[in-house]
Amino acid sequence: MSDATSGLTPEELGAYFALVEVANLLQYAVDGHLRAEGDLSYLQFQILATLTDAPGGRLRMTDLADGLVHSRSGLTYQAGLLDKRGLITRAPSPDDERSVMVTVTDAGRALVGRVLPGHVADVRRLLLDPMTAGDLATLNDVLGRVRRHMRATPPRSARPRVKRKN
Amino acid sequence: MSDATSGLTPEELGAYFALVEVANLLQYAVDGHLRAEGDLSYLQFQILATLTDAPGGRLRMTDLADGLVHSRSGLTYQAGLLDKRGLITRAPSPDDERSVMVTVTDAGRALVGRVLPGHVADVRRLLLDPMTAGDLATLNDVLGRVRRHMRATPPRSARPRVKRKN
DNA sequence: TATTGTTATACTCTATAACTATA
DNA sequence: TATAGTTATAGAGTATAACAATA
Repeated sequence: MSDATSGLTPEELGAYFALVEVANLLQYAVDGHLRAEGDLSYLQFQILATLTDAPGGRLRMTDLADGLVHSRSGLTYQAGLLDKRGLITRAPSPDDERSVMVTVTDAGRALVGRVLPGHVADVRRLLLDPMTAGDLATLNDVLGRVRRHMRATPPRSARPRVKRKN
Repeated sequence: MSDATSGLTPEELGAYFALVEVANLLQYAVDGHLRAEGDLSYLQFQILATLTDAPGGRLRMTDLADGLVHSRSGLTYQAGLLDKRGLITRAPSPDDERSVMVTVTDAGRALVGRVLPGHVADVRRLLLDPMTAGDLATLNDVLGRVRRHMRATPPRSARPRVKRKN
């Protein structure tokens, strides 16, 4: 792909491809483990883990969607699956009757606790083991900066909800 | 997600999450651009670009699949779409009649050439701009090492083709 | 028997738009 | 009128297993 992507130096190209491939391999491996251990997709694990860390284990649908998913209906779909399995509950918010509060159940917390050790082991084995402490610090710094930059540079996520035609 | 992922230090956690989020944001943005400019998914772009750089613009299906896709039928499906659009051709290999040689057509090369400037611009703007030359060198080194490690550490991709039941 | 690739099928996931209800 | 969420629907993509053809 080097010729096809001229316009980037070999070093830029290498960093770009390595980043994409490493992230893909990591997610593929980790996803496989989560499905095998807990019948969870990576997204479902992220949802449960996010709730687990939220105060009271509860978040509004909108706040939960943030960063995890690109469409509202996508989250509704996933929440429906988790709800059906008794891993979360949904109830209208007392504050704002339009909102829905999502809460992890004990079963949900238990499942996260069950798959977590293997998940962490995967991340350590695949991603962290071949790094030195210095590598880790640099990666943390650079990728943290890039992440802030990307969040601030609305790619397409900032796309507002499409208006009705009438 | 910090509590839920204890077992990793904050720095390890930060690097892991930053990596996944950066790669996801980048792919989401880039995929959107490729679809808008050339009606191509990221995977389809990767297939065309890989072929474009191959000697003679040709590769066997099996060699093309390597790294891009996780199942054979997945590549057949994508190749079918690209073939239908006249971006590639498929023909049995003269050497080994079992193999299929995939070749980019002129139209395929033209399309890659058309979407490439925008693609490169996206990568530069989102990923590379906030990096110093030193950052780039380090990232290249570390991620390159991690990639080799991951490729050598069969996660689940090494899963051989399942044997028939009889 | 092993390898290459395709196909049939079933399933998961995603996104758009229309819709309801509340603010 | 704007916001929160659901639903209907349709489409894209994926994976497994069975299959045919060649080595």
